[in-house]
Amino acid sequence: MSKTQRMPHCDKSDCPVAHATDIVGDPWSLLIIRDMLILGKHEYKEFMQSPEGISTNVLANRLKKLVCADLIEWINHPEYKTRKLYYLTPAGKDFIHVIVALASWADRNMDSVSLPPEMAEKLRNNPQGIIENALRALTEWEEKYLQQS
Amino acid sequence: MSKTQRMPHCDKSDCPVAHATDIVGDPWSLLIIRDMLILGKHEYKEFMQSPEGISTNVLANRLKKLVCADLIEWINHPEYKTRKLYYLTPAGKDFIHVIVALASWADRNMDSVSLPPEMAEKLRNNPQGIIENALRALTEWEEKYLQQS
DNA sequence: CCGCATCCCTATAGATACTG
DNA sequence: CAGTATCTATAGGGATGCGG
Repeated sequence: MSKTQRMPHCDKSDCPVAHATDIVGDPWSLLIIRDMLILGKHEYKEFMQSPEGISTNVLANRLKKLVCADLIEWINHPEYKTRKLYYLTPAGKDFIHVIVALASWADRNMDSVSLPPEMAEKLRNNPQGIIENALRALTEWEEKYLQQS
Repeated sequence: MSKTQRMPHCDKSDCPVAHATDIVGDPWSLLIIRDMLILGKHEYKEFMQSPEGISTNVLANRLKKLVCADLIEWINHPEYKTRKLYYLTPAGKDFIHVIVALASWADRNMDSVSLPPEMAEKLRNNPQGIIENALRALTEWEEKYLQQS
């Protein structure tokens, strides 16, 4: 039997942070969520194109994990049958507050981060505006692609 | 030579989220920071006692990483020469906004999270109060243990 | 005791090649 | 194009060692 195996933190702790790390406690999941929230991406190949260079197996694995965790869902592409369209659930969209907090923190504290000034300015002076814009864009996408029953 | 090796995201991307994941894109780092910010922990053995069960090599490794990333520093324990006291730098303390955002998100969206009602109430209605309390506690600790020059 | 460092060993992460 | 298969390097649990 497995002598060494990591048990999910949610089995050992009641802390919400510990529970959250089971889902978003790795770089790739965070980057996929960023792609969807901030960059408005919806397709496998769009995720592949991000500069961080996720590999195919990792991407497939994380998409599955995020679906299981109910942060994202997918539908078939209405036009190209071989594609899927991924989109954020309410829980996934709500994660924007964490992403913006993280980006703001990095902007404030990491010397290696240097954003285009107009982006930095937004992040510092009007993060709420970023959140609202992102959520509006997602809503527009949903109205276009998701037929509500 | 290593055929497969992960390059830090900061080398490939300018995104602040990508840069942040190089430091806090793993569960254990986040849990250590939570311990320091929310639970007021300062010692190796206190981190060891957290219910998630970090192991000694991982703890030592992460403490080093966090020192290198300038999120934490340490001094010798003034009383017990064999101990160290870890404490958060300004960048580390500023991370409280991310931790609280993450905890709030988990509280709102993860069914498996059920906080004591009085804690949940604070998180929902007065997260700013949590932040202020945490920062005040850290300042008090600093006044006690850090002689300012 | 305390804070690690090291070793051993397995499970997982992730790069690359490949497939339906 | 969207994944799976394969394969290697790393992560990290557990035990132990060791200097202070």
